[in-house]
Amino acid sequence: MRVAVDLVALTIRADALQVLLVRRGIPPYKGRWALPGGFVLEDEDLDAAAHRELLEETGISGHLEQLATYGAPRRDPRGRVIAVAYLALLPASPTPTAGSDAADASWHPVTTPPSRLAFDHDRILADGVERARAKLEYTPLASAFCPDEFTIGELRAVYEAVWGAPLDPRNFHRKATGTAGFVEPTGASTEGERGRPAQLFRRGSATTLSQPSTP
Amino acid sequence: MRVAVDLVALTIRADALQVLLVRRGIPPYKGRWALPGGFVLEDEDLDAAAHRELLEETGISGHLEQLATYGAPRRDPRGRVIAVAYLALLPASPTPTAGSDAADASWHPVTTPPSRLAFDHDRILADGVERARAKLEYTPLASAFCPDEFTIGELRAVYEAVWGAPLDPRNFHRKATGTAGFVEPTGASTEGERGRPAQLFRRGSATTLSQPSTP
DNA sequence: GCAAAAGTGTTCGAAATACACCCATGC
DNA sequence: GCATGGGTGTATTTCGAACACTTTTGC
Repeated sequence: MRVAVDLVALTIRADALQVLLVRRGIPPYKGRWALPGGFVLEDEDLDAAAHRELLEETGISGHLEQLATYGAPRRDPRGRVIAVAYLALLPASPTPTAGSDAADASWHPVTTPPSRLAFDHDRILADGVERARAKLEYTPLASAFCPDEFTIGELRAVYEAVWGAPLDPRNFHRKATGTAGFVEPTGASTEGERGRPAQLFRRGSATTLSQPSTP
Repeated sequence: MRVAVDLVALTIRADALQVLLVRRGIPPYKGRWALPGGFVLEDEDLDAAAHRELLEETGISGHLEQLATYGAPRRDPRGRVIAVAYLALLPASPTPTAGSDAADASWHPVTTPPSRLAFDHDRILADGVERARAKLEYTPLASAFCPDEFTIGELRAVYEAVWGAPLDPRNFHRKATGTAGFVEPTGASTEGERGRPAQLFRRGSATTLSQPSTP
């Protein structure tokens, strides 16, 4: 059996959650869009393979975590391939797919992908989006979509893009700044923007936002 | 590369969260305890392989979900083996490991395993326990540890065993019965137990216990 | 001045907690 | 009767939603 790593690389562009897709230049599924990925090298760790793919496709790094593994016997017509999917959350508009070795790679809103994806990638993408949505609820991971320094407004825009619903700016500000370890003030502020200048923050040290409670 | 399925099978025994371990009869790690598992058959789905292993080891079925995949290059001295770990939650004291094909299989409290486990199974076990603890918070999965019909007291005992903290019986009862889709009354009651007879419930249809909220 | 975005304070209602209290059984 | 666990009622506190209001910029 062969083992591959597939990437669900998400970012926020144009106020929408978007995924990085590559157009396949060779069969099977030639011409169809697919998640970026590749085979794991002999003697290469799974996480390392995912990092390598991410770097090859985007030229940048970001939050990366294992999503799930897909191994239906006939998911790849070439033979038995087990795909270990990874979820990557990247800052808004990194290099727009520079340094890619794929024939054609570009970002697409997750709600309107270009028709059916190759293999079982529709399913993997759906699982990745669901995981991302869920994780914003109980982790400070939204900041993974932001640059190193960001405003509370930018952070709020991430939630609004991922969940598709507007949030109250006042309450959001209080929660974000009031949750220990979520964000840390840098002391600096924005300049030249429209409206009142905003304080800049960087990612905090917390890994979770709430603690156990009985259901 | 070879692909294996490993099982973190958990249950509640003696008011403690316990895991099913097998003692290895052959090298590597001969004599050490390990998670039950085995290689995925050619033309066998991953989920099917996990179900098969669970049935072989315990003779029963229960909640089964994929946990994570472990693929460090040298995690198995025999060669490159990718392990897809599954988490199984089983009703209290099923058959105490009857029908097992392993030389020696038994339940052990997750907090006091018999020394180091084989391979990277300590890590896999820790991840499985963490996942189980987290899932009790936001899913009705606690009932997976109970028999088909159970009392609210039994259900509460699951939470207390998994979290290691006592819960208020009055408030727990209200929450469990008041959460839509968590449990459904059967109409029957216990008999011959100590104290007032308790109503019996079965698993409800809900898959999650709460809905999104801003952090 | 006006629009726009940042940030603060206050109110209201729902939900979680704590705990007093009654119920039904075994012994 | 008494201990034990099941189940209900209620006060208090905490937390989130809603929203009025002030601040500071660009134009």
